[in-house]
Amino acid sequence: MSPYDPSAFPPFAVTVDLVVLTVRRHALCALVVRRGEQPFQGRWALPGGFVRADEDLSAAAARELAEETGLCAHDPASPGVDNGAHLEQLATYGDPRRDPRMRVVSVAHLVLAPDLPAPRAGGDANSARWAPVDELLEGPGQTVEGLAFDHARILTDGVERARSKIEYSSLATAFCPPEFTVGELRRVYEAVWGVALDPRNFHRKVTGTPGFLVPAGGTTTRQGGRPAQLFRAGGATLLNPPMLRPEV
Amino acid sequence: MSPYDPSAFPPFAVTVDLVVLTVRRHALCALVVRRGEQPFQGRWALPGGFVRADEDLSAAAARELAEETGLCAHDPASPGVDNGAHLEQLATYGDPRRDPRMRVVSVAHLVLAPDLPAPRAGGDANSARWAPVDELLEGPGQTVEGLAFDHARILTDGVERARSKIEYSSLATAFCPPEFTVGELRRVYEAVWGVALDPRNFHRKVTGTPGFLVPAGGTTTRQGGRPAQLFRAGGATLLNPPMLRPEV
DNA sequence: GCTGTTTATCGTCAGGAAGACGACTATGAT
DNA sequence: ATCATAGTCGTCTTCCTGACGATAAACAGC
Repeated sequence: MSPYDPSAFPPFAVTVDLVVLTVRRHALCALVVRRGEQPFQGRWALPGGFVRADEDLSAAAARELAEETGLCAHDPASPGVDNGAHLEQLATYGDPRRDPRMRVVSVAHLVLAPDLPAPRAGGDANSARWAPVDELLEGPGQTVEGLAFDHARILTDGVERARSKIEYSSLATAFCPPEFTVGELRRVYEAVWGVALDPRNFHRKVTGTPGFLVPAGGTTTRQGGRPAQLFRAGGATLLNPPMLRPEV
Repeated sequence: MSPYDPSAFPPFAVTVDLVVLTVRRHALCALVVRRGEQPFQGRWALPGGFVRADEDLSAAAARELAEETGLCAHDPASPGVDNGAHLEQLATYGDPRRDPRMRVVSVAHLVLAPDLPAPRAGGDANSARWAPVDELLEGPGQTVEGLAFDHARILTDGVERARSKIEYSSLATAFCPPEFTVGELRRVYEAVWGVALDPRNFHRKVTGTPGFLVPAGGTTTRQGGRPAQLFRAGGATLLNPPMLRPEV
């Protein structure tokens, strides 16, 4: 590879930003970290960082994710083990004024993770947290300060991607532990979409879709009530026909 | 904006590459240009170029598009007039070895355009053409040389995006002239999906979806046969329920 | 003009999927 | 024992789709 030649093209900084989503206490939450330096010092932001000189974009995203959460991500587009969360590229944000310091192009990635213990960010528990996305995205001019940079926009896009993707894929299982019940999966859909679903129709739909769920053998009563059958995610990745998101 | 500081982060070149699709003579075609320099000299490639120092990504894509085709693109994510093709960001490709010369991150964009007169590329009619995507994506090791760089992968992703997007949005109309018939729209679906659709069921579906089509008032017989009613694209952008792509 | 061909458009019918909702089951809590 | 909670199985109606018959309106050729 030739050395950098500033006369040939303008230099850019390239970063990855992460929209890490999970479902906690019936709410869709995103991982945010507190900024320690200018600009936007003290404000919450999406985790992220610079892409290294000979690092692929998805590798940079997986590395940042591991640094922030300890999660081992699995990008379906890249080979690798799958013992963690789902990771996919979301979109790229490159407005010339999105970072006041310099020209930064950020490749945002979306991560869907099961509910986790408290995040760690350099051991400082005060500088990273799971926040409900409704809270982070409250209209501008609210009591809560918005996210740094254009991260509200990135988060909005990530949430919308997650909302639409669980319609036609089995990705909602990425929010669940390895073994889960139909009710737990339904509560994931309800939290991500912000709606209530009929338990009976939902049960019929997910158990009737070939390859979506495979019985794991046991039952659990961790949700109270009658014991529920445990399932694992099946091999199917595309749901056809899709799960229909209720109107309004 | 501060000057470039090589100690703070690795420098990247950022480009935009364009997957420009249209439907010609019943086939889905992509715009390709012949490379005039190394690497991949003489091979076909997707049009594209460097992003300028203070230019937004979608602006760079629209500029490259205008330079290559004269089309005035409309990115729904950006304000602007809509007197041309549909443009949206596709994905970003940043493998460290995708360009042997240097570290290049390319933000690919997808353009859907109506059938156009021959492309122009700096006036050299020999260096740009519409090629059927089936031909460009023939399996590796065929008689035809593949596209330069990772452009076959980018084109594959763009085609798949287009194929899935016309299922649940009204974007297929972007392949049509301002006024078109139901049959012309059906032939777009057939070309993009590579299937045959039942004309009667298709007609029922598109005319029965509110906001998809609005009558333009006249009729045409340019396809032969009985005169067909002319329509314009309606205001609806999302089709619900979607147009179903036949299996296999 | 008549006939065949092409394309457009309307109608009918059967099957599948989803929404609404009743009923029953198996736990733990009081 | 009773209640509350959650899970699971069925039924019914409605909507949508795929398959396909039938008619309509243009053109080409005889």
